[in-house]
Parts: sequence; C-alpha cells; structure tokens
Amino acid sequence: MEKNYDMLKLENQLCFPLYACSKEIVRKYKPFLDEIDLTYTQYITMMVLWEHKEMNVKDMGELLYLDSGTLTPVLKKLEQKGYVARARDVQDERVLKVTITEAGEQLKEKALEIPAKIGSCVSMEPEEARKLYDILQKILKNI
Amino acid sequence: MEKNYDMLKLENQLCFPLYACSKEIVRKYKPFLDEIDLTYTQYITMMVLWEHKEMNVKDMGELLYLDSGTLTPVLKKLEQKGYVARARDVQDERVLKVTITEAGEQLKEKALEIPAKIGSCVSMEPEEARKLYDILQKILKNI
DNA sequence: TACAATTTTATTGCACACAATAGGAGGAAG
DNA sequence: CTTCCTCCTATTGTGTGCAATAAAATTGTA
Repeated sequence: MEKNYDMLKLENQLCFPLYACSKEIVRKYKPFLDEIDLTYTQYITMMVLWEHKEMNVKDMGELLYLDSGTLTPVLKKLEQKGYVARARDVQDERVLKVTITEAGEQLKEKALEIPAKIGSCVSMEPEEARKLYDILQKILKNI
Repeated sequence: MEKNYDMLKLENQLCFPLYACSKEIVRKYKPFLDEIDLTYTQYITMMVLWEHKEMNVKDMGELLYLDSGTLTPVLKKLEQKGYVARARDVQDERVLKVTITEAGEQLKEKALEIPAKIGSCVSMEPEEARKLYDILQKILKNI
C-alpha cells in the first residue's frame, strides 16, 4: 500500500506560512525602523518600556517571549544608544531594572507613525485582521 | 491635546503575536526534530526536496522565503549529513542543483509522523486552522 | 546559623536571517 | 569579438534566538 506523504508538503503545513509571514512582515518594518535606527527586536523591547517606563528583565522576557540570552545583548545595545538605563535592584541584587531614558521617551514620538505606515503597507480587511489576531492570541495562550 | 500612544502598545500590534506565535510553534517542533537531528530550517528545506527530488538554490529560496545567505550554509550542513548532494549545472555553471540522496529519502519515513505530533501538541479547531491558513496565504500573496 | 534549593541574569555555543558585497558565468549589443 | 549587463551563488558582518551552563543573590529548611 502506498503511503501518504501529503502532510510533508509545505503547502499543507500551518507552521510554515506562519513562519514565512512573520519574517516577511518584520522585513516590511525595516525601512521604517532604519529611520529611527532600531531593529525589530529593539523596537518591540522599546514598546514595552514606552508603556511601562521601568521593568525587570524577567518580566520583559515574559511579555516578549524572549529569554535573557536574547534580551541581555539587546538591552545592552539600547543602553549604548542611550535609550535605556540598566541598574540592579537595591532590594534584590539579582534583579536588573531596565528604565527608559529621556532620549528613549523622545524616540517614542518618532515611532508614533510607524504602525500606520505598516498598516498601509500590508493592507488587510479589518475583519480579517481581527480574526487573525484572535486566533494567534488563542494559540499563544494554549502554548 | 494629548497624543494617543495606544498603537504603540504590544497588545495592539498584529505583527507581534504573529512573530511570537511563529517562534513558539517552531520551538514546539524542536523535541521531535531533535529525534531526527534536524533544525526547523533544515526540516523545511528537506520538505522541498522530499517533494521535488531536485531543485536549484534560487527556486528553493523562493519557495522557502530564504536567500542564498541563509540557504548556502543550511545546504552545506545537509550535504555534510549526507541527505543532499550539491552540484553545478552542466548547462549553466552559475546554477547549483541540489539533489536528495538515498539517505535523504529514508529520512522522509522518519519525518512522516512529525506533522501529527505537532497537531496534537498545538491543537486547534479545524475551522480556525483553515481560516488562519487562508489569511496567512493571503498576506503572503500581497507581500 | 549553616546549607541546600531556587531565582535571576549573564555567558557560551550553535544556527539562522538578511543586507551588502563579491565573483564568476551567461547573454545582449555594437 | 569585446564590453557591458544580468543572473546566480557564496561570503561577510551584524543581530537575533535559544539551549545549556555559570554565577551571584535570596529564600527555605533542618
């Protein structure tokens, strides 16, 4: 009897379009992020700080789905650029508190127009965007 | 007047859950791929060859949304593992033809059960999976 | 109080991912 | 035939991403 290899075709995979789509959209960000000298990872890291002003590495990692192996060099880079400050918590020396600087706050103003630019660049119907968002959140919750 | 910074929150981004979801699902593959000693990138590369037997780097790159900078080292690694052969096209020396080997074909048998394992691991309703797939394909086509 | 276990961040090693560039092969135009 | 242009792959450099491990501080426990 012939075996069925169809499930091993790219076109029948769900993970692959997810993976490809993620990469392609992140790439769409590049020209806009270049203007403010941030990578995508640095951008989402700054988004957390634009909203929360200060947070430790562990909590940032949970929000961003990144571990310290990834975050540490990213945060050092952002510190080097002057957008964040890194300092140990006085109460608990294990904890590193990341704080946004004045320059980091100012960068927020420049970043303000990026979401709209991407939106017009990818362009999808609001209903589908909503549906996509809901499904992705559901998957993330289950994982 | 107060500016509205809501669009700069992670929770209002569509790209971020896409990015996070992609990473988390790829990570789900790891224990299963470890069993056949492949990374995710090597796995999708093999999927192309399981289906097409032979293909040049450029065409593989278009299917996989990867450029030669990524594919060249991946293909060298797969050659080293004995799953593919790399040879210049005799008609056009610029072109590198990648061919699956006997060992590569045998690997397909072991890979056969991976899609089902992932499916039971992520578990979502067929209707939502279908919807997600359609939306992602639509985005990929528009990009 | 000792000391074992846990928590938190940093480091190391490996494998992408991509922009930019290089370099060799094939084609086109004169 | 030669020169310019394009095509295809490889290389280089930067920046993730993650597993595994290390290191230091804190907490739990006998």
